[in-house]
Amino acid sequence: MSTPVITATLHRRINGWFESEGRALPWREPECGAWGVLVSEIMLQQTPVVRVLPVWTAWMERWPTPRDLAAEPPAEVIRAWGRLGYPRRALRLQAAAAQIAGRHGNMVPDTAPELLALPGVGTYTAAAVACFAFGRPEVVVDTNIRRVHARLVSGRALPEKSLTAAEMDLARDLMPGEPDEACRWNASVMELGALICTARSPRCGQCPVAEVCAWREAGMPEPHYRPTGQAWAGTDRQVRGAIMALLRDAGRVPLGEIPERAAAAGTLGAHRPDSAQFERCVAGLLADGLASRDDEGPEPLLSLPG
DNA sequence: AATTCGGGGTC
DNA sequence: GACCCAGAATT
Repeated sequence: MSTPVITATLHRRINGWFESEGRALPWREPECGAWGVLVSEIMLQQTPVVRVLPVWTAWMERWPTPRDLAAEPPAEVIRAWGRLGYPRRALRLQAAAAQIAGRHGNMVPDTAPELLALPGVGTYTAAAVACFAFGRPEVVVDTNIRRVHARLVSGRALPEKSLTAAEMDLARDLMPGEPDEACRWNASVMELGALICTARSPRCGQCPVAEVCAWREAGMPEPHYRPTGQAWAGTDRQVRGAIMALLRDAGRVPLGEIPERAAAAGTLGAHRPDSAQFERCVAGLLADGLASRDDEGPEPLLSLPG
């Protein structure tokens, strides 16, 4: 597949590039701790670094250990999550914190299988925390690493639509043998994908491995498929987001006023959901624990939980 | 394997 | 206006 001589060159060049060009992100600092790394990885699931930074900083100051977060009412956690998106992640992070406080003595577990058992922690996040927080040479494969491997090694513009076993095998083959170097390699390749080997306009002129890139060697062929973008306008996700924005802002809203107030807030754009969609979305938020319903007053209220 | 689940910056 | 972002859980 790949000879040791070639991979050693990649290790040296990409890790060297990372040392001088990698960003000084707070969760990369040695004193950050595993809790900070875990929080960052959950927040970074489908959310760009620049948007996570301020929220992560405030979060860590407010809840320095898992136990602190676990003791908080969900409403506060949801509010602190702000507009990072996918607010179920906030509840899963709190549930993970409760497990860590209860079963692990308030210490983030240091192996991938234990991490994988936490809510909101999947294959990637478990490997990333084990690697970046504890120095374990796990196979870390995120969207950046997949794209770098597709281009650098496979000569294609984009990776497959879904993560394949072959990609995991390739990532394993490419990793340095020495654990510390392997962990740095994972961070380096990820950073290369984030800063240089980007999805749209790759900066090949600044790439430390452009001369050995299979994609460039092949003449930078176009993607063999057209990425189907996620629909947004009119979807339940947009309507749920609009309702959550109201709840974060006001704490609680009369159920009957949700349509007009969401429209007035502008979070729905030009979309005007029908009553069936509103009801479906409210039911979904209740089921997810992101909202609670209060029928004790003169009119039913929807509020943040806890 | 395919869907669902936010939100905003960027081209 | 389409595309993309340190994915996970569910079906």
